[in-house]
Amino acid sequence: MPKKRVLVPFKTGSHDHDRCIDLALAEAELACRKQHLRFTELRRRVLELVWSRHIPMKAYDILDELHRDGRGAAPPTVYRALDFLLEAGLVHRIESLSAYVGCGGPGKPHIGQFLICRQCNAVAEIDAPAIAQALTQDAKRLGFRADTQTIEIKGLCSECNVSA
Amino acid sequence: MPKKRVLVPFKTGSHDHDRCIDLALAEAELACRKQHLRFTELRRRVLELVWSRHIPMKAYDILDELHRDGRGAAPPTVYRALDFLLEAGLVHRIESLSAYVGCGGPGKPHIGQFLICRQCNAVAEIDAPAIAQALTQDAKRLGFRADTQTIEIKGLCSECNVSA
DNA sequence: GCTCGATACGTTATATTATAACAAACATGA
DNA sequence: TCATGTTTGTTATAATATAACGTATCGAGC
Repeated sequence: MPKKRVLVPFKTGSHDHDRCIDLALAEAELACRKQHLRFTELRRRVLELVWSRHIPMKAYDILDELHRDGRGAAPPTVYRALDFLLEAGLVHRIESLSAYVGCGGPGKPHIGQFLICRQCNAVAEIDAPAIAQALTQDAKRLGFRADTQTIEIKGLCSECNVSA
Repeated sequence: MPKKRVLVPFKTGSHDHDRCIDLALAEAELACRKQHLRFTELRRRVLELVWSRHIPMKAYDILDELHRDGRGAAPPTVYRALDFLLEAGLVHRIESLSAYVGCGGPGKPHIGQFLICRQCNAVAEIDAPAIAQALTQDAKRLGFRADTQTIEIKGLCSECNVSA
């Protein structure tokens, strides 16, 4: 039986989200220290905003929040911070939404596999290495050397399924 | 052993691409007739442009080509045609590139699974139903009802692998 | 502590991708 | 042929992203 993990579950209901964010920030801090990356105030704040809900966050939404913070900021500020966080493996980009979510397993290398609810926009991140390997293997048979995978699944999460 | 098919192979080398296009257009014509959809001159031309190379085509590139045709056209013209072709299952959108490729198996329902070469930009479409099912199944275990999947793999195609 | 080089951030401008809204042209069946 | 819905044209603008260049800040080595 293949290993399978849920890196970030759906969390649309109430949960201690402050703790959720604190955890992510602490992990990020640690990960950056290990890799000698500079986890600046701005980057920290952007990551915090990305984690602010379990819903993909758009670059310009982040920009608005920074303005609300009273910080002058233009698009490059946000995109640079996001690029850093992506590079550092602290966030993932959801291609089909042009939006960003916190990574549930920073440190452990993995490809992002996402379940995205059409209705409430919540996103869960799963880790099914067997599937990633199968894809890489299929590609290899065609002489293709895979290096990154984008896997995004849209549908209805359990909560929305019930109420639909 | 799972079924596995290559719907559109890499075709960066020389092949009879005119025939390739003609085939796609003929299939499209047929598919539209069957579904009582109007395969207008514009839609036909846009599909032809999407198929013009085995490389994802951007909306604004298509727009430029239409202008080169001498046809006055604005963005909505292109996006509407692309929307129609997407709906009709004649093209796929590559989310990670904001670009469009011809669908290799119109008619037969399938999800698009793509191999995208970083170097030459060529795209191959494969069909690995076992993988699609495995993902749907994994999602189901979390109470998630999947309806569409986006699977895009970036790497190096065999030709670029050699020359790299 | 000071200097230098590299990294991060600010700022302005602009490129790229996509849609809203409404009018004109066209197709198709009653 | 008329009524109706669909397609296309047109103008304007929204949403997403990057280029280019200057200033500030950090941190290693002296």
